[in-house]
Amino acid sequence: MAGRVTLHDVARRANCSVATVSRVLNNTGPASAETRARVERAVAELGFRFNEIGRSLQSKRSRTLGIMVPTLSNPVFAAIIEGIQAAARLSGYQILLACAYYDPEEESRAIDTLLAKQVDGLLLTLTNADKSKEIALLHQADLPFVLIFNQPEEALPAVTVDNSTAARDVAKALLDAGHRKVAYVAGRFRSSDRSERRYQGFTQAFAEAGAPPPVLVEVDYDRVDHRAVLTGLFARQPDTTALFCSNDMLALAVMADLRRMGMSLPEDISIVGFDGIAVSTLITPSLATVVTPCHAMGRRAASGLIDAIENRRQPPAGTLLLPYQFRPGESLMARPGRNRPTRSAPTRAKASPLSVSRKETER
Amino acid sequence: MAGRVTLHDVARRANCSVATVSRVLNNTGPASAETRARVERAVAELGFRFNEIGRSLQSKRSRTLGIMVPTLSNPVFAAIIEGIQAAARLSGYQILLACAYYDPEEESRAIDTLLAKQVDGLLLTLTNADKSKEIALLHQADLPFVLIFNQPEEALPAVTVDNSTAARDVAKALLDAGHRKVAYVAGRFRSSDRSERRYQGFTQAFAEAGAPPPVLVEVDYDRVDHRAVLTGLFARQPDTTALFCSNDMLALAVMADLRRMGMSLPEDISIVGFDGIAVSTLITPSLATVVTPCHAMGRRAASGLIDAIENRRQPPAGTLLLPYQFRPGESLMARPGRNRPTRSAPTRAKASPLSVSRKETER
DNA sequence: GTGAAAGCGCTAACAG
DNA sequence: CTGTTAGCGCTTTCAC
Repeated sequence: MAGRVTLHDVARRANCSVATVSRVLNNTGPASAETRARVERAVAELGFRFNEIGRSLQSKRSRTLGIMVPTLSNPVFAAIIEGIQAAARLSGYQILLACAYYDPEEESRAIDTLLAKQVDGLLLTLTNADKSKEIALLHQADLPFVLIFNQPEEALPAVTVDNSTAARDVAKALLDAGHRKVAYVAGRFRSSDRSERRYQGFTQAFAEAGAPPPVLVEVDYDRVDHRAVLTGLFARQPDTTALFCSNDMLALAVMADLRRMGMSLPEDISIVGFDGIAVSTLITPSLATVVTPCHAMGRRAASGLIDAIENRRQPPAGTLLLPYQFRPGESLMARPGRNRPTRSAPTRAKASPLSVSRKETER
Repeated sequence: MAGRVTLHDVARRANCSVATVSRVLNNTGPASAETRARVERAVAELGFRFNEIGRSLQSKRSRTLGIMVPTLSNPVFAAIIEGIQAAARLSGYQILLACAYYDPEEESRAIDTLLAKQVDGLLLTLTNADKSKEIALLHQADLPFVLIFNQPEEALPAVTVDNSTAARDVAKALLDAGHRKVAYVAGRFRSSDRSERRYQGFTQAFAEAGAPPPVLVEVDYDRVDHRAVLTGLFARQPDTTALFCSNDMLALAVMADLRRMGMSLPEDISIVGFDGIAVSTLITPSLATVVTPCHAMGRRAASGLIDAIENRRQPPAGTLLLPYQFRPGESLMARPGRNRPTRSAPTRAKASPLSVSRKETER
């Protein structure tokens, strides 16, 4: 730890007490013009900088937010964090970052460390919010927190999109394009609350349309090559015409796998993703996907958290659903014999029932 | 700040002094078996957790590393951070994160905040390390730091790849494939030390081959659409057959732009990137690029920094060059009339002169 | 308008 | 083996 010049040094140099220096620097009490000037000069000459550790110890506030996400490899979380940063910076908060790699034990450890570091609040994406015992810990410690992406059953502070209706929209787009034999491809975190919701919404929509139930395909998220699993799928359902992948990164990986298996995209098979990461629009074929307002989610979650912190209360226990948007793309192709266009005008951003109407200034 | 139970509470409950509790919990002195047991029980019953702020204040060490990168939008930095995390976790360090968005003023502000937070060391990617006055500040504060990606002129602790020879390799691959009219496309951070080096190596190799000098094209990094600039390039050099983009993300954006301009890739124009981000292998055409060991760079930089911190000294002032690898890809196509194959076997990882020989366990 | 002093949670002498 | 005490850098009464 550097910056060895302390309030004390400044005080001595300015010929006054530390209390005075503190008052001047914080504008928290009276001080004569002369004293003020002397202090300012001493500060400049000494290159004084507050030691925030000392301040935190005494104020019992660290002005630091803890973030815990599964990984940084998925750009979705990078975007979330940038959103959080934007809000944090506005209010003068710093960010302490931890990744848990979809491992509940790591999650536990990370949260523990964050607590020990005395963060003022926590922004989390848990593997499964409903099964997490960390939530109880946080409540008990009375530490404000907001979940991001998670869509828990219980009433917990969370910011996400309605995964169920979003998946229904995907189902609808697929059905409209003439796809009936499809599969839902999910990472090993299918045990995740949000993936579960997507799967349910997806299958329900198919059921309501009288279409055969989508096949569930689980892939190991660590693995880079999913060809074996995909081969298994085609053995089980040879006439599969479309895949709904639980996130864009997975969709990209699957597309690469399919091509290595000799398929042409989207002619041989259609793909839909989820998240709307930046690259999904740059590639060919462009990826049809559900665009989530990642940056805004991070920003909203953080500003809500900060608000709670500053007012010494918990963020409202309830899920804030932000508007998402299904974005058609070249990766989703209409099946022959169908005349409904697949790539019609983009569907408008649809606000789900629970979502607020406040305007979002997306980045 | 939560976790209101302190050492004092534990002491009272265990019927001993805070000193004893501290000794027991830190294994830093003698204690009878009974006392030990009483303390352990009290800790468990009270749910005690150290307040790291208090510890830091007294120990003058925060066990926290400050990270400052330009942005999280480029997966390269996300990978770097994951590498840092890996090393940090091993040694029990936490990460305080700041993004500066290629803005020197932001860089300054961020470093200042990180210093105030009493980080034990800093991991930085600066816009331009040679022109940064923050370096002086860090030296003056005697705060250990390591640059990542930057390749400064001065002898500063840094971990990167040899941008110059890497760019020469790209030039060589391009020339071998029959390209002579090319351009170097750089983000607005062409003022960055590393981009400068790449440009130099690239142009030198062309000069040595007696080929016309590559055109320099600068694009605004904020902008998503670079078609105007590209149109300008083609006006200036109509027979341009290949573009070397200063990073993969930019390459992807440029590829999308070219396609929107009606070009086919790689038939009409070849593209080479720099970084080797994960998606570059998933897309079609796959991206020819210089694969940098991002994860290892973060890991090495962090472990070097931690080593310096724990031994109360500065990291060795010198650039550690890690091996990179030019990876051919479908985006780089041989020009007609050339018989040398473009997509031969991958070139082996080439260790540059200054690089160490220690084995890297890439992730 | 200014200073002395207590104390935030913890560790580290120093006594006993 | 255990307790007392003095800070770490800062803010904040409470006097003067």
